[in-house]
Amino acid sequence: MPLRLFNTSSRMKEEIDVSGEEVTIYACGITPYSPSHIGHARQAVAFDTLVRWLRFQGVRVRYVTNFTDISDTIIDASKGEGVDFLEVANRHISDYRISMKHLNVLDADAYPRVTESIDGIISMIETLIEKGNAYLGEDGVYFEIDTAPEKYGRLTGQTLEMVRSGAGGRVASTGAGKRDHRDFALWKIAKPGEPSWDSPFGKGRPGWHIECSAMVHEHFGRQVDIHGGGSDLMFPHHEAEIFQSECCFDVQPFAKHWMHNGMINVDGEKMSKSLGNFWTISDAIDAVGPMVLRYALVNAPYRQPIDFNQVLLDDAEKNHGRLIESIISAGGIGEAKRWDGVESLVNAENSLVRGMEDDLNTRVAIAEMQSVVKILRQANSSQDSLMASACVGWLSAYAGDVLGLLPDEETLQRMVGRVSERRDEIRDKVESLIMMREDARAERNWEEADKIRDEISELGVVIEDGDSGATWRMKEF
RNA sequence: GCACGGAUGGCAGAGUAGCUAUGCAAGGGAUUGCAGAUCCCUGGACCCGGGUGCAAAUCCCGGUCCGUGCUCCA
Repeated sequence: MPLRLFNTSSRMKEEIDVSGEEVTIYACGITPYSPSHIGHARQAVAFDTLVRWLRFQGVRVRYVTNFTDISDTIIDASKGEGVDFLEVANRHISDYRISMKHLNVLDADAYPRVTESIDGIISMIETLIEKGNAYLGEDGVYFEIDTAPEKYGRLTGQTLEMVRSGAGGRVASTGAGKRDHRDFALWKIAKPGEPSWDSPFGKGRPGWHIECSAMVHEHFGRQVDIHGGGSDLMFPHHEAEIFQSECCFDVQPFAKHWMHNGMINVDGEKMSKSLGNFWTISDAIDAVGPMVLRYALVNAPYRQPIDFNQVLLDDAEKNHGRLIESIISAGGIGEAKRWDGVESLVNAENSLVRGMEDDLNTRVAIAEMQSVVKILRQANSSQDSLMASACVGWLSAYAGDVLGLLPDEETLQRMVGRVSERRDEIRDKVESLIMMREDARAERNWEEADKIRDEISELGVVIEDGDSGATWRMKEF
């Protein structure tokens, strides 16, 4: 069964056509003017989930995401710091890439940058001017909305008239070079001291929207299968792209499928710098670690808004901890086996696949994963190593390959090694302490027993009083 | 104001007509002390008002509330 994905354009779930040679995916990436925030992480994880799922199903995918490495915000930041704008951009791009690695976001096949795509941008603008869709104003080149009014509202359902009236009257009057306030900039003439590139329309820099049209074209040609980004980009950014690409290359639709991920709120409010409730990716990783952050992000389906708060993180931490702990107790991924014929695991698999095929419902996937973790813990405690290794195999595939929630195998094995090494080191000591504690308990000397328990706890060991005496395991891994 | 999306148990969050979602929290039990950990069990929900159906959280109509967007700004 192929993937059915919600298409913003039709507002329906539609099957992704995987019959071609490969599926092409383009996601609008970040503008690197400040440290990346968890909203960026969510966008990246959402598209990573899409890419992972298709590849897991054996579909060839080519995935491209960009960096908008020139913008007013970057120029402002560079002025503030007194450094070159590229230094600002490069620093944040590099931080972003490191964070993505920690979050198990697979590398894209290409990371085009605006500053490296100027030729393609200029040539598109030239074509749009030749075709009469764009005009040169006094401070830049603008796309003229009235040349393609039928393209209005493809994603947001707004009509030309609605936007003409303009945001309930909040929009200021038409800017300097524009004929109509709904027209948007393709090229901005540089002010003195601003970074600029030569062009037939004067020295300047690209407008915000044209870059993505140009980069999609450079990597995928006239059409892309799936295009998207955060839902805040639907208007005006993605609608502007539709105007530019479809008019420039005489193609329709420019993107066969539009995918948009939901936003993140913090404690019920919109996340913003002015409210002081801003979480950078680094903040979140420092607080709970990258895998727990990813867990929190895939715990909700990608289109749902997420309310980011302490409860969410605690929940994610607890559940993700159980996942890792159960795998380590079973000896790590090295012990993995197939699970064919194990009915409970096959059922969990079927349900997960059905969920993922239905618009990447990672919430259902997590629920099934949790049920397998439960089975694994039971298998661990009853020493059923066959069942345990089947569960580990299942988790390696679905929690690992599909959801990206497991550290790489080497790291995991190192954890297993560290735990078992430490366990061997303190085994004799712990077991003699446990015996002493049992003696104390038999004499009902609770004070002594509790003292010994504290001592054991200090070694990083958890005691579990069970019906066949006390067992113990390592607390940390 | 307009557009799009949403409203499910204490919380997060699935489910689109009849069948346990899942996890956390809560309650009960087991583990012959307490705490913890572990295991077993349980209760509890479908924003409001109408309508269609044998049957509605699920479909239709109306309302309320919330989120996002509404231009040169992710």
